[in-house]
Amino acid sequence: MFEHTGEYIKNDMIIEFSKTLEMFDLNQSEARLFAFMYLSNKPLTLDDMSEALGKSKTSMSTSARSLTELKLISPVWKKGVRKDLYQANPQLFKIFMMTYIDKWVDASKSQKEGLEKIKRQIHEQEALPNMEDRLEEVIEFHRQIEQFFACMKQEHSSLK
Amino acid sequence: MFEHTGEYIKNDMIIEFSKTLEMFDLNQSEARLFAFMYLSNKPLTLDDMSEALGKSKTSMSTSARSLTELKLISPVWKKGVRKDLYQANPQLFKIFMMTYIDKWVDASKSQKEGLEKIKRQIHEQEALPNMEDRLEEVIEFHRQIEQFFACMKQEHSSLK
DNA sequence: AAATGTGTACAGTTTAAACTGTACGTAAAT
DNA sequence: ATTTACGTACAGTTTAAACTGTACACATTT
Repeated sequence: MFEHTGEYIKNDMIIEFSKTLEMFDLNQSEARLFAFMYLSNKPLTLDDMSEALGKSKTSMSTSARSLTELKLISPVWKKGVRKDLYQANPQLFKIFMMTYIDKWVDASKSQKEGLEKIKRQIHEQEALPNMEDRLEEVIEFHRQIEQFFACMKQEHSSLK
Repeated sequence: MFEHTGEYIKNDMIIEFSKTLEMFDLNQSEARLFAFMYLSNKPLTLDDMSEALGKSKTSMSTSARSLTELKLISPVWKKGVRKDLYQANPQLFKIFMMTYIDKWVDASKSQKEGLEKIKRQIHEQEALPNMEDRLEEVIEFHRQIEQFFACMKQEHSSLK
């Protein structure tokens, strides 16, 4: 009976925690899986995950792969166990923030470059002359984003 | 012919700029509409938007409403014009960053509270005792997020 | 008061993402 | 060498989001 209640409570925890994880651009499936794995705090098989979350094994396999690529979980080797085991990485804040900030800096930089290329086009072809100013403002916007997050990163890494 | 080329270039600009806007949690429709409006830099009717983006007027109406609620665009009144007019707000960086940071702080706070409530439940019912530690770590994670973004906000508002 | 123009609620459709079950390749166990 | 167990590619299905067209309410113009 306690066991029963416990299951419900754990499920609530997973749902609540995963909301935050979704803000770091995990999809719902990935977020719930990571939440479950982090709270379980031990190596888990695909079958464990599948049973606990009520999703297919294929789905777990897919999400586990994504989470591994994001370095949020890691494969674990255990002698005598045939099934693949995965465990959530610790240092929640460090890993999530780092990954997140990097994503912003990279994306913003790449989009800024795209816009600068367009700016040159406009200039050369003498098209849309009235739009050059506005475009420059948008590029400046990207510069500020980059700078802001780069600054965040520095601060973050000096903290921990 | 220049006009023709110009249209393509403007379209490229919209697509590139809107990628960045999507990172601020606008959906594609909202992002493209805002990009178009910002680059146009003048009051626009729903018909203008509809024609420029090749989407239905209903769709424009919906997106324009969302953008207004987000305070990213504003209704504009112009004597003698029956149609509703909207114009993109300036100060890109300030508005986007502020809104974005606030969203994080609020969401993180709310989710932290949810988790604290669950923690009390576990304690009272003496269920899942082995999970209390892990839950505490997750709550700590939320504290750090809150603190981090609150700090960012302060820094940001002191800048501009 | 009637007629026209405008924005949006709503139902239905299209489109894309998430998920599942089957089938198969690979590796371990017999 | 054969059998069994496991993970995942792939095709098909379910689910949810985005979009459209019609209809209507409200306001402005005749």
